[in-house]
Amino acid sequence: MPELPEVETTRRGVAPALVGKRVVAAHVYDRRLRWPVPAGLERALEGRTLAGVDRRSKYLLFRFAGALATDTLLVHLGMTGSLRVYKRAPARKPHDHVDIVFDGKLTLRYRDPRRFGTMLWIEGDAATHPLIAPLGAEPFSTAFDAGMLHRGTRGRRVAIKLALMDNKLVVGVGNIYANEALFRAGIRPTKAAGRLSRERLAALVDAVRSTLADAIAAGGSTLRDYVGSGGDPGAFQLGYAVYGREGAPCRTCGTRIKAIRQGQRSTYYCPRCQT
DNA sequence: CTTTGCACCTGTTGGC
DNA sequence: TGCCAACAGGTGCAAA
Repeated sequence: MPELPEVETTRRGVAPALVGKRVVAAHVYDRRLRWPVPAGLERALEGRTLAGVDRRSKYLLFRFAGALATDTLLVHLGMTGSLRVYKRAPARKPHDHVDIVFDGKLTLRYRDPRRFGTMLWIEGDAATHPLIAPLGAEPFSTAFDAGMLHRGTRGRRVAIKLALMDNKLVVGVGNIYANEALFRAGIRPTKAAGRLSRERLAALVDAVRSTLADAIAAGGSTLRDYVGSGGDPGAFQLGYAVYGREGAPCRTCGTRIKAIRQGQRSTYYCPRCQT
């Protein structure tokens, strides 16, 4: 999936076109996502007006205000999901699984080749939903700071990269940006999280924020399957410092970038700059 | 409790 | 050129 910058870019692309619009119809062509798309989703959506689009971690929360309560369409893009808005939807292509048609035939289309994504309907308070409630700090919130990381990692021997990708601690840091942020902070991904000083964790907090912010500013990474919600391919101009650069010279010191595996995911780092 | 590894699924890539 | 194994943005869950 898109990582957090792509999700945020999608939110910003999709929301302005749809907020305030009423759902005319919803079509689910394939319910087999990570969890089945609920059978009653079409009927639940019909006639409802979109009040706003929020993001929590990599979940998009489409808010539908009602007379009694606000209900939420919860969407996660998984690894390969994408959302696009069409003024007039073209013919459906393979892997286009859901269409939500608003006033004026404006269509929100969900596509996801690998179907690792999620589309659920939550009645009432979404914050208490089992997928949302356990989530850790938002990287741009004040809750995410060195003290919190320090407390959350004491006595833990997990590698800092895996801790960074642990959603119960901090959300929204996927494989690419975990690699990039650790490079910016000069921290070796294999370092035991519980042994890092508060100062180094503070540097990591800054690095995570700046890495994500740069990517959001650039409109999200260029991903094979990602298409910006407006239809333009995401153009992440800021090249990766380490991700995918095994054997290539470090942009800072020229040392060859190393690749290892941690938790079945690829890790890249500079053996000289990252200690 | 923490940590590890698997599972879900399809498409692309790289090596032989 | 063709085939096939390995790998790819995520993350819940079971097992150790």
